[in-house]
Amino acid sequence: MEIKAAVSILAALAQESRLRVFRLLIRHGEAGLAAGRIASAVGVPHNTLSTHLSILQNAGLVTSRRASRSIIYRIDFDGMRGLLAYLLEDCCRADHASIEPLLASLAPDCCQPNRTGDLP
Amino acid sequence: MEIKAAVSILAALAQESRLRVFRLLIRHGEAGLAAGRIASAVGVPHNTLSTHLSILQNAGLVTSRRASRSIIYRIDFDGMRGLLAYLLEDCCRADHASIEPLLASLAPDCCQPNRTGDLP
DNA sequence: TCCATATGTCGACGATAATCGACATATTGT
DNA sequence: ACAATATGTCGATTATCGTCGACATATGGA
Repeated sequence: MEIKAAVSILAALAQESRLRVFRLLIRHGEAGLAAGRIASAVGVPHNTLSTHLSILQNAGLVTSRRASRSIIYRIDFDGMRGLLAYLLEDCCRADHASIEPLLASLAPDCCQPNRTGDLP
Repeated sequence: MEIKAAVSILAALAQESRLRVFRLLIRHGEAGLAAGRIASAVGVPHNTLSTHLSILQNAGLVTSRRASRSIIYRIDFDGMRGLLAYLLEDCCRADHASIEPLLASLAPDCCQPNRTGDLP
């Protein structure tokens, strides 16, 4: 990963509403959540949230798909894995293999959607 | 960790010069590096770097100590661990124990200072 | 004490980001 | 076709951030 991509991901997460969205979507895993549901969950107007979602999407942290009138957003676990690998890259170079199990455990099926309508 | 603290850490890393400083200091481990050496390594004026270092320090990512005329900065691994734990918290709650080995491997002695005068 | 070195602080400027009203687009049902 | 729902885009305003010159503080040596 290039440093500019890492900065883009970190900047996307460095805002309270967007970090709430990110964590909310992690809890919902593969199922994802409609934009409107996200907006009411984090308490921001729909157009403001739309801007936030496009920033998260451009950073590679979420993906979207249309489902009827709604647009469903869900976490892009590859983006998450990429960021963690980048942050840990220099730290554990002595035994770089030690971070592999963690990154592998970040596979989509490691995350269990549990609650659906909770405020963060 | 509170969300505002996490945002503070992410914002500290969401800037190219500061991310370079962070990665540079990770490579230097416990030994750390003087502010002037960091400034020339990342190529920013000393007063600009001073601002960046204070932002990293306020976020809890680095610590400083004076050594004669120089001030030595080094990574605060606790801050790093805290951020990773926060980012992973919701993701792997199904088997939260799986991230413990990673966080433990982030102990200071896991990092080997190797090069000392390299540009990132 | 005086000077050189090393770093921090202040203030101002330009750049970037966050917010939200108003309008636009897309989908579904009647 | 029309209205309702769901989301995106545009533009303007305000706030925050990054940068750097100028000055201030701290340390060590002559």
